[in-house]
Amino acid sequence: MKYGTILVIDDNPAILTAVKICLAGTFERVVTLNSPEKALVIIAQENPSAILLDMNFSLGVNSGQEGMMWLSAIHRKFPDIPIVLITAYADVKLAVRALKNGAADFVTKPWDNDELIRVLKDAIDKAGEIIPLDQLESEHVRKVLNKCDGNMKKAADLLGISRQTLYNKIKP
Amino acid sequence: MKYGTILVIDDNPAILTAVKICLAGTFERVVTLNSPEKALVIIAQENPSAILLDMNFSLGVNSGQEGMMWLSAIHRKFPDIPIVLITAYADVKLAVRALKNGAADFVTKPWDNDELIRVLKDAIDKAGEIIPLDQLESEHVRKVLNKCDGNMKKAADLLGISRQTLYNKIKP
DNA sequence: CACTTGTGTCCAATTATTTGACACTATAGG
DNA sequence: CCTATAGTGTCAAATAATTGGACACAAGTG
Repeated sequence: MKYGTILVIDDNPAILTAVKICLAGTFERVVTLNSPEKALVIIAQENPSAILLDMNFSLGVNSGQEGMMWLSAIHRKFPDIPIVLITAYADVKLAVRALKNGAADFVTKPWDNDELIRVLKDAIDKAGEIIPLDQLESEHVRKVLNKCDGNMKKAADLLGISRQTLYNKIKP
Repeated sequence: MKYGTILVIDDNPAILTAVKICLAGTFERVVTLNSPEKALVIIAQENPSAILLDMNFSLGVNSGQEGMMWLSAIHRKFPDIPIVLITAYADVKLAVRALKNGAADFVTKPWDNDELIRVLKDAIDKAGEIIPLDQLESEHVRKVLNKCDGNMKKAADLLGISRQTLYNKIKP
């Protein structure tokens, strides 16, 4: 039970119930919402480890636009909470756009319970990984240096440090 | 013509020709390969700004496994070059897996020429963005501090710096 | 050739970081 | 209630890193 709270947002009560049962064994607490309107408030209150978000809320509109909007809004306000999208009207373009907008994963209805649990666990585990500051730094330095084809001056400039400091960061 | 070289890998010669024509106006140089076997060598030689990679090479196998394998291999060796996947047998699971494996984007055949160009330009622009070191640092610090619920000692520990240094990094 | 740009390398002055310490506040367990 | 335990905020002195400037030198360009 190390996975804390999860927030599930879907306008179909039957699905909320089903998901709740499915996830009850993995999460300490399963909070459900039948509309994303109050999502931002609830998230601030509950501080969930992850969010499972349906993509369609307006009846008859299956474009996923609304889910995408909420994804962006939630992700902007809580960039550290992984958001997994779920939809019955899956299409490749939508999935790609969702992932590029910050979604941690994308699941299609009907879902497989084990897969859903695995996906959510994965998302949380990944979001929880913490990199030491110096490792982050040296990786970034190497990347920028690569992009500058080894031009130390330009790389140092882009990194916002002096050329000599860049030397130091590479030597060891 | 600021987009340099692009490498296109597809086993269908007709598609290579079509893509070449489509991209000739945007890229200084369009290099084509009809098999991914030599991709790693060619990439090292050409240092392309981006790679457009087909997902299916074995005749009759449309699972995309082979493309996924090559995506991983190329991405591991050249993590700074954006790889855009293209496939005729699109499915959501495959697209999601590809993006999570490091693909910059995912396009389906038949493609729209303008969209393909836009996607490639986007991928290159995004890969070219360079973040100053101190900005990267402060973002990461904030994120870790968040995850530790404000526990300075633990955050400093995870970041690999002293508690006092963490104070300094937050103050300004 | 002159001119520009970048490279290594050094130095002294300035900043950051670390280590250790201190008094203080919570909080759980006996 | 008392006492470990863990964290906070702050300070100071020693140490390490960063800066800005300088220099001679290499490569590329008009």
